[in-house]
Amino acid sequence: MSDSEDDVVLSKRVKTNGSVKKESSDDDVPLGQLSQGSRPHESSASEYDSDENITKTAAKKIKKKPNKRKAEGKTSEPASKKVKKQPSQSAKTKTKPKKEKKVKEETPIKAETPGKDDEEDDGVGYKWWENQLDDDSVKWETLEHNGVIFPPEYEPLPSHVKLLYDGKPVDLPPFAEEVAGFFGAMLETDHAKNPTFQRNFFHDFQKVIEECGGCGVEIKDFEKCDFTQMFNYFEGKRLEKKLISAAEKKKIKAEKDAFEEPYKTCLLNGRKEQVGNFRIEPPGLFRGRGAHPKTGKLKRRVQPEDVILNLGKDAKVPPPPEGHEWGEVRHDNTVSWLAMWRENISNSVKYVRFAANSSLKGMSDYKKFEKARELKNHIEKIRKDYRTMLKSNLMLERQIATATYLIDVFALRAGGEKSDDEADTVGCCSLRFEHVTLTPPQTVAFDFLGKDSIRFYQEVEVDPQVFKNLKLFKRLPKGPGDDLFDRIDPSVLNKHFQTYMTGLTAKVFRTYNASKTMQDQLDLIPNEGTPAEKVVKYNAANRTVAILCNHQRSVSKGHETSMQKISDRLKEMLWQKIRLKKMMLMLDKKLEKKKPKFFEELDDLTKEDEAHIHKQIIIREREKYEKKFKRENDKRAENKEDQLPESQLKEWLGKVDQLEKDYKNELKTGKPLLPDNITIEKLEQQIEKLEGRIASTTLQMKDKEDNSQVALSTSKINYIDPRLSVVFCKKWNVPLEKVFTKTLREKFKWAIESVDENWRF
DNA sequence: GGGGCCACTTAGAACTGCAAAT
DNA sequence: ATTTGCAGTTCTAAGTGGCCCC
Repeated sequence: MSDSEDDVVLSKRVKTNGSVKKESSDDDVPLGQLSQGSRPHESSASEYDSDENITKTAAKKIKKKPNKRKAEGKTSEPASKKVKKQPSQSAKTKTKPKKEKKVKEETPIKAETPGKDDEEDDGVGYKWWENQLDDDSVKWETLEHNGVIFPPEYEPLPSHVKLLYDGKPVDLPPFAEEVAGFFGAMLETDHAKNPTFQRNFFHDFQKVIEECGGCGVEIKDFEKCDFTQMFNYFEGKRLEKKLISAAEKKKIKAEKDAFEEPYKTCLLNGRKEQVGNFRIEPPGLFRGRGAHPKTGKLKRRVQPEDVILNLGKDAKVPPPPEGHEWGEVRHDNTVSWLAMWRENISNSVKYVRFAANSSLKGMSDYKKFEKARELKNHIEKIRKDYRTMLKSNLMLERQIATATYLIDVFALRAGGEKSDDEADTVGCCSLRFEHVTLTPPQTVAFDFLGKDSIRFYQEVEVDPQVFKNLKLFKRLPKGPGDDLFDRIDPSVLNKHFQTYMTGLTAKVFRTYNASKTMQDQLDLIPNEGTPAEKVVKYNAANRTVAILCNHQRSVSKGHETSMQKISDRLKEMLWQKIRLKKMMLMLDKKLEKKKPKFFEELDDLTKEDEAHIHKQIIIREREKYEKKFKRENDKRAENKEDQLPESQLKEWLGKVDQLEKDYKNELKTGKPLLPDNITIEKLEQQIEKLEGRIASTTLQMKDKEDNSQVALSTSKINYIDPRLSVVFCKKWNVPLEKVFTKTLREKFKWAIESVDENWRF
């Protein structure tokens, strides 16, 4: 029955006729986009007639997407022109204070001579999590800091290092040379091979040359540019740097640290706090992720004049670099940034902010998890409701319900709209026709690029009603390029969520489900085995969460080889084991009859495998002795002692030759040489040991493979309530440092110190 | 009610330094 | 002692979501 009923609204729209069973227009109204006429309470959207509206939506997309694709070629004019909107500070200062009224006068600061010997004071005694933290519209009372570190001035390359154009060296003005150098340094990276990157770089490079008044030659063909001299020069520099003696390195580091010291911390309400990114980002080529239309563009040097500082009214303003002025000095205590500037790529804002271990970050982290925990009191109702709403007669509600389902079950992100000069990535609300493939009865294949252009690919079974709805959302006239969810966007969704719980938004679901999953997984871990074994299981739980959130990483370049290595090692162990078993049979033939199972694997390796293993061992042995010989002689040379005679090496290698012969023989006869004094018992012992090693190596290999594409850190840092890990460690007696690095322990200090072992998410 | 701006969290890549392997 | 692999850290891009303005 439901099928036709379900589809009512749309069928009405699409077919403009018949099949409509029910007049839904009334309820329909609110978001208004669809039904005809009669729209009591909503005026604005109401003029759309349903058909028209559909067409409109489609048209909108069609217009938009192709644009995106076209835009790639023709580019960026608008971007570079983007007018800098100077947010008049007066306006700003006006707007903010309005919410200030709530200022809590309690503010836990003691303000006791904080400036003095606060050296050690950095918050050690201050446990903000034991205080109330309801209102956070005001972030601080006093704020002092020392500004930011600018990257060093450009140092021109030595005169013999040049860009070659058409084979001939070019004298570039320093600025242009710097830009060429950015590319030169990246010559061997994937970026430099990306045509968009090249095009954008070259365009900006030409522009810079022009800005500098030219360089004698006209640089008009990227293909004729040869950056290898520059690349080699930087490579050389890198090597040089590596070769500096340890002592020298240490000294350099110490100097750097001393210089940076003042910038690393600031005073927040008189307490010392770490600053996160106190360095202004250096100029370079923009490394956009995925197919970013602007990748490769020049990210320009930030001047002090571009930088706005934010600090307390009474704080001393750090002096700007010699000969410069700050762009502005602000005293806005409703925000938590210390400095900001605007970057030239997308005209967006970059902030200098507190470090992750700061109280402000900690508090909002804590609130985030508390908010997610709150969701557990509502989730049942929410789920029940959206299951019902999946069948709503209102297209709007169906879309809301379906999107909520996807967000809840598959942990999709909200999916806000993106502009044409960003990579084409999507989340839930921005899913398009082509991202979802439906296979009856209820299989859905998702295939799209999400945040950071990470692919989301999953073939899953969904609720039958969800399947129907998706089918409905894909119905004609929609086609590739059209939004699946044409009635909703994250703000609609979030408004709906707020009706259940204040502060509930799409992203809370991700946090909730991640932490909930972690808890469920941890609950399954028995309290047995060594801490190391428990950590392995903890990591497996962590991995479940990472997979849920689709946190990926690119497989490291050494991965394949290193897997191969492990697998070779395993094979060799297997060979060893078989060999030992053969020896057992040589000692006692009857054993095979007694324990057939035990000897079943005797033929598991082919002759080729065995020969290969022999060869590897021989090679390894030879190398071992040669190295040993060399090392010994080097040592003797240093001590001015006599060298070992060549004959010594010969003797060693002779042993290997003998081994090689033995192996050859063994391969032929299938019988290894029996070591002296060997017994069945000894052999059994060795086999047992070997089996242990094989088991652990196999596990290790599996773990490694499973982990090669999954990033555990992102969920650990952002989604899994740290108190879960703390409780786990406490209860199961696992040292916390096995699961949290030092930085993480600092970041999660609030969790570590506030929780007892009965705590539940 | 939608666009733009702002402030903040979340994200994988790149880099670094250290420990295990050789 | 040197190399290598990797965990941990740093960097900065790319999201989310609130708020204001029209």
